[in-house]
This record gives sequence, structure tokens and C-alpha cells, in this order.
Amino acid sequence: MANRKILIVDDESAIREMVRIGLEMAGFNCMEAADAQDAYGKILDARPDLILLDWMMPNTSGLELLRRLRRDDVSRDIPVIMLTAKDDEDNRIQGLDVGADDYITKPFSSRELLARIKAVLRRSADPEDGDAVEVSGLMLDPVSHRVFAESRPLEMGPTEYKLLKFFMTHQERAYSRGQLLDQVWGSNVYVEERTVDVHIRRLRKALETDIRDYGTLIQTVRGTGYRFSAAGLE
Amino acid sequence: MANRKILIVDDESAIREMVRIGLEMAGFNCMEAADAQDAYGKILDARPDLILLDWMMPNTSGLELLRRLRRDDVSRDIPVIMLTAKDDEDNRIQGLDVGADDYITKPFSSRELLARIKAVLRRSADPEDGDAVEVSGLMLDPVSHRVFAESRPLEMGPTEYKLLKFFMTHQERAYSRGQLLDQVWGSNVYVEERTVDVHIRRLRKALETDIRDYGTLIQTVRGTGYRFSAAGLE
DNA sequence: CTTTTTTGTGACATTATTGTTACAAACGCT
DNA sequence: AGCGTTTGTAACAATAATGTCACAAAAAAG
Repeated sequence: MANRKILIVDDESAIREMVRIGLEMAGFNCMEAADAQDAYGKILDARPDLILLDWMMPNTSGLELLRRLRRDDVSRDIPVIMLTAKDDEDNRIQGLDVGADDYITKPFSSRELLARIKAVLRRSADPEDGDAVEVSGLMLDPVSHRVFAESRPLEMGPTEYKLLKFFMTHQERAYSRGQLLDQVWGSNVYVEERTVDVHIRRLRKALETDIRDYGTLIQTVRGTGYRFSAAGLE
Repeated sequence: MANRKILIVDDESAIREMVRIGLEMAGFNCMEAADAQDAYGKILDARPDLILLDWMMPNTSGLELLRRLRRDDVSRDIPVIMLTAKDDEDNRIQGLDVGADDYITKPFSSRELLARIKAVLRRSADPEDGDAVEVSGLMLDPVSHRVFAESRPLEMGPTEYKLLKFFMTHQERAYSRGQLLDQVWGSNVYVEERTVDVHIRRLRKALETDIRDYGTLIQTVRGTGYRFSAAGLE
């Protein structure tokens, strides 16, 4: 539940308020929008983790907004829960077809709403994964979340793992510390650039084995940053 | 939806008929039951892949039947979709609590019903149990619903059993707490993610024996979740 | 051969994450 | 109703991970 942003889209401010208060008490971070226009702006701006979308809206219908969201790359993956009237069955079905993740009928209990929000957020979390990468005896498997050197598992912290994963999927290219921070740490964290050096150091250390020092695969590019290259050093 | 069997439990034969015809046209294989007694027999007999359960029934209530199904090993894993009246919100919540996988309010369209059936089947599409799993001395037998370590039976609660079963049938893969909640608890249960940790702890404890600590097969993946791995722990 | 700049390294305080225990509520059973 | 189990959570303890710093080493520049 940790600081997830939820956008509430409803033209009735009374309902928005009620829902917002409930959700904020439950630990969510809320924003409100009164119409589709407003909603769209806030979505682009704040990138909510989930959208509660009222179906009955004055200008653009909820359906139309949902369609637009599903077409756009920015909003394509944001889960949407529709709020529909009890007997508005047609809209519910249309909504599910267009890509709503769930719906809840008004009036609803706070408990039911919370349960559905939780479930949807859980389902849409971490869609990551990919294929295993292997470079001259060093293998990273995103499924098991593990790194092997000559089939022996290596130990390393989460950041080192992410760093290595990034390098192995972006070989033979130099990255500045800033770029690495963006890619591995995330673009909205502020830490010293030197922090990268320390983690590089930790990663290199974790890559040392009796058989071979895979740390040498990470090369420092003076004045620039670091590069992962299959051709070791000499 | 290749030859999936669906059991329709409803006391009104008209509704059963209607639903059956619709589902059969959609390629499902249907059976009907008019009451809980009847339903229970057919479940044991035919092992349906999914149960559509009407909530309003003359003798035993739907809730009671669902409880019974969830208690019994044979029917524990069969997904259930409740059919509820429009405004019967209390029952819906109770139903989800007891272990229904989804609900749909009457009257419903065939389209909506189909959508929900497919969603539920998709979620529960697991390599059906039946075969025992064995990993380096630890054996889980889904038929007898028991776990053995070096042929000695181990004691554990239902949740720990389900957790272990999931792990043993999905080895070498890291799962987030959310994913485990979805898979082991069910996708519409609202519990804290930390609950997973506690059950992991209970499971690990249950896996300790004099001969060997099988709890170490469950590895924590920091920042991510847990993984069951037969090999490579130090 | 100095001086300056850049990177490597170990130590440390602080946070985050996970392990563990205790407890109360809910449930099934008798 | 009474009893033992199971479950979810909160609270606290134990660990692991993180970001920074100070200083050493290494390159580059002059």
C-alpha cells in the first residue's frame, strides 16, 4: 500500500470527497478529477497507480475516456476500476471489453472498494521478467532472480542485481553515472553520483570467484562512467 | 476452453437450462444440480473444473455449501463463482471471504458470465494435481494431502500446505508477496502482505526435522519475495 | 616530477527489509 | 457453550542494504 497514487474521476464532488477520505485513511495517496479533460491532464502529469473511473459523466463518457487511456502508451498499463450504477450492466460489459480491470457498483462499501483496489494493484504489480542472459560463463536469470558463475549461485544485494541486469542487457556501451542512476535507481531519486561507484565496487566484488574474476567485465571509462563488455581486460 | 466441465447449482430449473445452453454453445461441458445434496454428489463424481453456485437455495444455503466445499480436499481447489441477487452485498462479501473466486449478480448477460468464467479458469489454470512432488527427501502428496520428510509425516496448517504445494510445483522462481497472495490465498482476499512472511516462517518451522532442515529450501529474495529452490544454498 | 583530477575502497550511521513472537479473533468440532 | 486450531496483525528484534564520507590509488595534466 506504500504511497500508491489513486486518481478518482467523478463529477460529483461529494462522492469524490468521501472516497478520497476513506482511501487516504487506508494509506493511499489520492487525486481527484471532475471530468475527462481534467482526468487526462492529471494522468499525464502525476502517473497514478490506479484510476477509479465513474461511468456517468457529463461530457465525455467514461467509456470514451477509458478507450483513450488504453490507446495511449503513457496510460495503457494503469489499471482502471469502474464505478457503475447498479443496473448499468451494458456499460459494465463494455468497460471490461475496452480494458477496465474491474468494476464496482454504486453504492459500495468501503470494505469492498478496498478489497478490489488491493486485488487489482496486486495483479498489476511487477510484470517484469524476461529471458536469461549469459555472457562467457556468467548467467543472470530474471525468473529465479539469481546470478550464476559457472552454474554456482552468486550473492549480491538488490541494487547490485539490478545494476548487473542492466549491464548485461546493455552491453558494450558506456553509461554515465547519471544515466545509471536513472536506469537502475529510477529517475526520481536524488543520490550522489559517487554512490554509483560504491555499488560498482560492490558488484565487482560479488562477481569475484575462485575460477575467474567476472568483475573485470565491468570496465571504467575514465571521465565518463562505466561499461560492461564481454571482452575482459588484460 | 477445451472441454472444461462446469457444474451449475441452482434450484430454478429454468435458469439452469438457460445457463447450460449458453455455456454449451460456448464450448463448455455442463452438469446441473438442484440442491446442495445433489451438487455434492456430482462434484465427487465428476470433478467439475468450475462451479456456478446460486446463493438462494431452499435447504442448505449457498454459503454453507461453499464452506463445505472449501473444507473438503476433493473440492478445495475447484473455483466457485457465486450467483447473487443484485443487492445482496453482505452475502457477496461473506462469499468472497469463505473462498468464492468471483460473483455475478442476477440478472446477468451471457457475455458477462462468459467473461468471468474465462477469467476465473485462466487464473486457476494450474497443472492439475494428482501426482506427488518430491524434492531431495521432501515429498508432498496431493492425494492424501500430506507432506513427508524421509517418509515421516510432517504437521502443518492448511495455509502452509497450500504454500508448500505452490512452491513445490513452481520451483526455481522468485515470487513477490503479492503474487503468493494471489496464488495461494486467492486473488480477491484482502490481507496484509506481511502475512505471507508469517506463514513462510510457520512453514519453515514445520519443515524442520532432526535429520535435516528443509526450511532452507525456501529462500528469501531480498527486496522481492521468496523462492523455492532444491539446490544452491550456502 | 609535481599537481590536479578521477576513481577505488573501507568504514560508518541510517534505513529498509525480514524474522520472530505474542495475542486476539474466527472457525470448526464436540 | 467450551475447546483446540488456524489466521491475520501488531510489535519488537535481528539483519541486510544503502548512501556518504574520508582517504588511498591511479591517471592525466602541466
